[in-house]
Amino acid sequence: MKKVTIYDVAKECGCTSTTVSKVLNGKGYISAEKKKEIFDAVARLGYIPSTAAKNLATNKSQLIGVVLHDTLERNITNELFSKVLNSFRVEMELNGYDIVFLARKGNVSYLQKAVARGLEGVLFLCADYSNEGILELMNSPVPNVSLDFEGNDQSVTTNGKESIIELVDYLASCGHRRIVFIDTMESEVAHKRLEGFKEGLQKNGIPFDPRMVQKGEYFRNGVAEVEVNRALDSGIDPTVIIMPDDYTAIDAYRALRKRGLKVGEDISIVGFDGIDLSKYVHPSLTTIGQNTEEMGKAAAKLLLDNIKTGKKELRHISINGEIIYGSSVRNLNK
Amino acid sequence: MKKVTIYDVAKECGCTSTTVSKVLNGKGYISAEKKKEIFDAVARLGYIPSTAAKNLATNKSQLIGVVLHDTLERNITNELFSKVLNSFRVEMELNGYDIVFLARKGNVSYLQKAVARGLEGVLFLCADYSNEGILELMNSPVPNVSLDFEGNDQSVTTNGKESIIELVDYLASCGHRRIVFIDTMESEVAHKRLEGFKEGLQKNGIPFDPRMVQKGEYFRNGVAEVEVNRALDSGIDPTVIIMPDDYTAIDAYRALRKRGLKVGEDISIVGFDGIDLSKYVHPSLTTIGQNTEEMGKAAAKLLLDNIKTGKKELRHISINGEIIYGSSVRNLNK
DNA sequence: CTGAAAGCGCTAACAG
DNA sequence: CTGTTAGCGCTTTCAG
Repeated sequence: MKKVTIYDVAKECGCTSTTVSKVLNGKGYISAEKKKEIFDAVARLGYIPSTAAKNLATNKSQLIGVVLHDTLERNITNELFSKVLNSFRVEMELNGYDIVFLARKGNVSYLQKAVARGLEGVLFLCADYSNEGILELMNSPVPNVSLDFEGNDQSVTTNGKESIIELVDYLASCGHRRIVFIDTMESEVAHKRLEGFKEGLQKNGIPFDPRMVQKGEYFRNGVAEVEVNRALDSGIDPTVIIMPDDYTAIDAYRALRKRGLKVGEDISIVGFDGIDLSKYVHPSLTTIGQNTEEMGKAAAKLLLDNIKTGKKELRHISINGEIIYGSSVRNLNK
Repeated sequence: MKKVTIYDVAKECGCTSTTVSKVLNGKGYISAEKKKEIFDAVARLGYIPSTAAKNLATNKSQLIGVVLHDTLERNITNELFSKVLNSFRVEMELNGYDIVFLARKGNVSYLQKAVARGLEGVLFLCADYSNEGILELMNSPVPNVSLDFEGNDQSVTTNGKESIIELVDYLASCGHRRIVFIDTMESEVAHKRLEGFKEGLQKNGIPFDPRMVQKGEYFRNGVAEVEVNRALDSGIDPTVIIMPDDYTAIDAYRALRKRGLKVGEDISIVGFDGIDLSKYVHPSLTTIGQNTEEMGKAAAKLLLDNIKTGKKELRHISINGEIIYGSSVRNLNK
């Protein structure tokens, strides 16, 4: 079957491609009859406009790129990111954009790829911001938004500070005073969380003990055990450990079990993210749920706005997290 | 900064766009000096070829579409699919293709979207094959591959039958004879698994009792409890239940705990998929791991092959699953 | 309200 | 080894 073009439609209707184009794009004034005639012909002929041609003519691709380039290589296999991406995608599609992954290929930089494809915007879903290629694209004129990274002018993040303050409030209300906080790599996000931790302690009259903050990492096979053991063996005798994410938290259960400790009884554990399984494990995990739905939507809106206005104002959107109360935190008052 | 085109490069080198095009695409014979001159100019000018123009001229988009349209709306948030997609993506990118999600938009059909974008191939990662739009695209001339659905001429699936036979062998070796198999919706995949179950029983001299096969669903909030309770309350007194996926299996732990039963002791549970967390829950889940890495790669290769040859032979690729031995199955012989 | 004409940036015969 | 000449299919002034 030969491809039907705008000319075929035009011929069928005894007019030119100009008219067809106008009708299809709702531009200019065309008589009602002509419009109907054209729409009919389009349907009859099964005409489908070629985006490639349209792109070339308008210099718009209707394409948004997503960068996946985290050091851990977990990217969309991390439930958090896949959920945000999903919500972002839906919102973008509602606005007529398609989502394409920005490939990381040998000698071609991200920026080059983006320009080549004519991407109208880019989402850094998970990126290593120490990477030159990432930074180049971020600082280029291509509109872009970052998730969970405030180093970018445009970003969407969970309100980590407030969330942790709330969490400490809760822990304090349960009688916890020896709280270990696992602090991850240098990043604004981690920093904010730590700030929240300190502020939360102060707010609740708990003196800050630097030994209670221990360096750690996001989930990777084996880290949880190291983190947990160090916390328990450092002589600070914590009653609760705040892990940096749910996977690590759930893996911590295992490490604790190995030591003969019962989570939620002998020791309390808190996670971060709110992945599905946090509800199903035993004991169910107390964690800070990130509002992935809102985050994705907000990122999309922010990006759409940038694309439309062409401006790149400084805009950090902060979405509230929500404590999900499981049974991994013991109430010491009872 | 104005966009630099192939003509700018040509002018810079005192030749025509043809020559530049040939050099950049490695076609025809061009003198070494000219080549060098052109490459230098490209670098100096920062020339980036426009894919839109290229697409229009060659009628190739270098784009592969991915369809996400499952009834449960879990799509990439399901670890299984995100892993397969990731592997598929990497393989495709290695071959110069980019991955774009096929949007589901109001009045435009999937096929139309695919044609409009000039997609060279499509992967049905998770799709509802009772949907007309899905079937239309599947049966169109657009090369396409399905994951876990043998109704398509081109598919990649885990060898469910063999895997389940192996599993039954294992369960039998552990002394289990009253095995409940949760059977999911009508589908070739489910059917094959069931076949494997029956064959496995026979192989191990366990008479088949139809009551042992119970209809169920893939993961959705609440189904696990229903399935588990029904299995335990139907008077067949199973020693092990084979759940259709890991999420459901892990959620089953909860339902069993509610009834005061200990998984791996009072009752055994098996999952399917091999998600990360299956190792970290307690007891660690015995499950059939799907080789997501291989599946994604195989799907990509199959599709690439179809694109190249233009043929659509019947090809069902079956990837072996692997039993992951956890502690959720009790050895009754001990 | 409709059309003519030019152009988006690249590729691909076919010559030479 | 390099250039000429047409397009690919759509949009967009500018006329009429």
